[in-house]
Amino acid sequence: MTDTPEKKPSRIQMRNRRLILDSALDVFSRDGYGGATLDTIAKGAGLSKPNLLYYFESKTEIYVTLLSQLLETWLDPLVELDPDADPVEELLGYVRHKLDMALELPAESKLFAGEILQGAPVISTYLKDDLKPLFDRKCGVIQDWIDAGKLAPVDPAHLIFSIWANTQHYADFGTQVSVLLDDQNPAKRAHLHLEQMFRRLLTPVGR
Amino acid sequence: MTDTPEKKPSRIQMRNRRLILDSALDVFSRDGYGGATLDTIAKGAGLSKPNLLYYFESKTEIYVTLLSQLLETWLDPLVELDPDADPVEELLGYVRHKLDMALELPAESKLFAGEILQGAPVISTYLKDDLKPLFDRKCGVIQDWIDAGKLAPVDPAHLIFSIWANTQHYADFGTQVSVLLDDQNPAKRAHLHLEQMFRRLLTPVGR
DNA sequence: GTAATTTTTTACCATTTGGTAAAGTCACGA
DNA sequence: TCGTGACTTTACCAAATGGTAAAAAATTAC
Repeated sequence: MTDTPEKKPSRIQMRNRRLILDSALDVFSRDGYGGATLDTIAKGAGLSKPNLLYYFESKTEIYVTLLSQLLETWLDPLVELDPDADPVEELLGYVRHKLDMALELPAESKLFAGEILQGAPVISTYLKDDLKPLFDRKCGVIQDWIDAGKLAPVDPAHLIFSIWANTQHYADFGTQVSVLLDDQNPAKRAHLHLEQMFRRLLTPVGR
Repeated sequence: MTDTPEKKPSRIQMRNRRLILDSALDVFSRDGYGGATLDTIAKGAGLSKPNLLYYFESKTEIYVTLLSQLLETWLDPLVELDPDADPVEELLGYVRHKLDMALELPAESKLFAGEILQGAPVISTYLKDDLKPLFDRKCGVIQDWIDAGKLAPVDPAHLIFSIWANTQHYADFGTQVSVLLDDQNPAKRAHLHLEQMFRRLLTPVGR
C-alpha cells in the first residue's frame, strides 16, 4: 500500500490522460521525438500546455508511457506462438496477425520504428531484459519444429526478422507504398503475397 | 551560362561541404530531422555554426542535399535490373546488393527511413515523379518474366516491397537486431536467409 | 451550501534554436 | 607586397521550446 501513494485516478484524469496519449501518439509518430512539441500535443488533445503538464511531468514521460503501453500489446502475438500447434499454420497466423496490426495501427508501428531507428535510447533495457529472452525462447520453439521435420530448415532468428520486416513495412513505409501502388487498398494483396512467400519458405519438402 | 552563376567550388569549399554533409548524415540519421541541431552538425564537422551557414543556406538545405545525393545511389541497383538476364539470379543479385548496401551504409538507410516514416515531406514529389515510373517499369519486367514462365507467379509490386523491407531491416532496425542476436556479425546469416527465402519464392515449379 | 480538493488558466522564465550582421583573417594572383 | 575576394569569427537576435508559479475556476465531499 505504501508503494503507490497515488489514489485511483478520477474520471476526468482518465479522460484527459487518454486524450493526451492519443494526441501524443499522433504527433510523436509523425514528427519524431525531437520534432514533436508539447504545444502541438496539447493542441491535439484540446488542452493547454500547462494543463498537459499537470497530467504528465514532462515530454519524456509522455513518450515513455506511450512506448511502454505499446510494447505490451505489440509483443503479445509472439508470446502466443504455440509450440503444440501446427508449425506452418501457426507461423502464417502470426504473419497475418502482425500484418493486420501494422495496417490497422500504423502510428504505433511508426512510433516503435522511430525509437529503434534512433538507437532505442528509451527502450534498450527493455529490449535486452524482456524481448531478448522471449525471442530466444521462440527461436528455440522454431528450432524444435525444424528438428521434428515439421518445418523446412530456416534460420529461426532471421525468420522472425523477416516476418517483422515485411509486416511493419506496410506501416512504416506506408507513404511510399501508397505512392507506388495504384491499388489503393494494399491489404488484400499484401496478405496474399506474404502468405505465399512464407508458406513456400516454411513448408517442409517431402523427404 | 546564366543558369548557374556559381563558379567551380574551391578546394576548401569541397572539403568543408563534404565535412558538413558527413557530419549531417550522422546527426540526421541518429536524431531525426527535428532532433538534429545546427550546433551538433557544426561540432561534428569541426566548424562553427555561422561558418556552416556560410556553406549551406539553412538546416533544410543540408537535409535536402543529403537526401538528393542519397536517392541517386540508392535507386541505382533497381535501375540496373536487366530484363535479358536470368530472372531468378538477377533478382537474387538485387537482394544481395541491397543487403550489402544496408549493412555497409546504415546511416543512409536510416536517413531515408526517417524521411518516409514522417510522410516524406521533402521527397514526396520525387517519389511520385521519379520513383513511381521506375517502379512501374520494373514491375512490368517482372511480370514479363512470370508470363514467360521463367519466374514463379508473384505479385511484382509486393515482391519489390518485400525485398526492400527485408534488406533495409538490417540497417533501420540494426539496434534491435544487434540486441537480439548473439552472433555479432549478422551479415552472413542474413545473406543466407534472404537467399533461401527469395530463391524458394521465385523459382518456378516445373510444369 | 460550503469547505476542501482537483483541475485549468494566466503570466512567466531560462534555454535552445535557426539564423544574421559585420568585422576580422587568410590565401593568392598581379 | 599589396589588394581583392574567399573564408572565419564574434557578437548578436527573435522565435520557439520545455517547464514553473500561482491564482482562478470547477468539482467533489461532507
